[in-house]
Amino acid sequence: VRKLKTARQAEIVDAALALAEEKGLDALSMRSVAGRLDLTPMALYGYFRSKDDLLDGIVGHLMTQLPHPDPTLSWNLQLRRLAHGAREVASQYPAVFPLLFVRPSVTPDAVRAVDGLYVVLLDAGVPPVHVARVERLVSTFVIGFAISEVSGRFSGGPANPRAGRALIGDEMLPGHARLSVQLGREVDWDAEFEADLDDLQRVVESYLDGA
Amino acid sequence: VRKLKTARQAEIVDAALALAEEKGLDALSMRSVAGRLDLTPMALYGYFRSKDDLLDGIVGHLMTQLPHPDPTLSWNLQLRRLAHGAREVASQYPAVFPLLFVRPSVTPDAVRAVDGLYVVLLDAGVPPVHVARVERLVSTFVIGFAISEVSGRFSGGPANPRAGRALIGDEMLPGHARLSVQLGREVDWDAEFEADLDDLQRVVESYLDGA
DNA sequence: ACCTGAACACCGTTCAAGT
DNA sequence: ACCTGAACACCGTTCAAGT
Repeated sequence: VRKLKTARQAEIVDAALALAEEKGLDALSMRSVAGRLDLTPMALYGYFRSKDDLLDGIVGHLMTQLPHPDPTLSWNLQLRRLAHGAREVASQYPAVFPLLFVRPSVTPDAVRAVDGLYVVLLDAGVPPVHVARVERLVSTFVIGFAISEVSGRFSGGPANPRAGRALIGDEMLPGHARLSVQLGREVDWDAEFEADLDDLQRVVESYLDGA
Repeated sequence: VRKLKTARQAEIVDAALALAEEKGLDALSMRSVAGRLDLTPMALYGYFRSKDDLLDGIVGHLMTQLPHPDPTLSWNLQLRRLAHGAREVASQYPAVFPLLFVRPSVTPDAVRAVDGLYVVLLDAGVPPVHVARVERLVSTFVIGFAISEVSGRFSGGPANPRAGRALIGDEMLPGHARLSVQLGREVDWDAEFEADLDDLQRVVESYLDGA
């Protein structure tokens, strides 16, 4: 009987996820989710104790979508695969992905994802004292990058910001002025993410065979 | 007349900020903010076009609280001062700080903060082609760390997670098992942040005198 | 076991009006 | 110029009841 219950839970999470991506996170309400399943709002409370609980269910589902570890790959390929996976999940679910940073997520799925990174770093040869910190360093940056991308923190919202934006009153800000040539170019976000991963890789390498 | 208007705007932002930190972000409503100022909800709409607009005002105020650049310091001290400043703002306003990652923030205050980092990196000797990307790398990590800390992503919410938490069914997850000794220790978050800044500093240094 | 209905105490926002 | 009042179309959630 337990299985039917979790099956229905998954249906509800799917409906909520679809609704949030179609109409935005603000349009996600107990009432709208219930409506999409032809249910009364109160029916959902048999499966989730509150709306926050449902949001945690969504976050859990996102963790599930991350790639599984593949021990046949080298540690830096594994790390890159995980990072790319997170970024892909973000681009697939841009409306709800930012919840990853705001809801603690100590669900089994979240712990499992962290554990995967622990294993990669340990197998790479990172001394155990540093593993948990480096895991937080890497995951914080990767999730932060993915959220920044989908939430518009990087590109400045819907409208594409031109270099001329950086004015205070009449005069240009000094840093923006000195970078006017570079800031005028389009950013290749795939390439930027790759370069960032190179930097992260070097950080990890700096901890190898040091102890 | 313009000055009175912005003065009242600041009052409203202050009230909203105080209310959010006292009672939580969920308790922040146009009605509750208005009530705290002995106003009708509708009075706020003379100063902010919508609740989202008010939230942007809050984010702008947070940017304002960041330390100003001090050109007499070395580039890595400047970078560290900015990073510490961001983390302090987060600990001062834990309820609203996560908005920094979710609201695009192309306000003048936000651009000014980015510009400060541009100047630090340029003066450090980072080649102009890399400056914008490295700025995003650094700011993404620093803000991400600060949010993770205050939102409980690192510590697993209110309850302190013990090592024994990492169970799937009956068996321990492999990475957690191999790190059981280290995961049992308390984390010194100040020290962790410092170590992360050391890593970031090395990343920045790797771009110096390369071109 | 699973769902519905009515009710409570809230929301953001529009439109009109007051001084 | 600045604010209020009433109204509209929503919320999450509790409690009781239905089958």
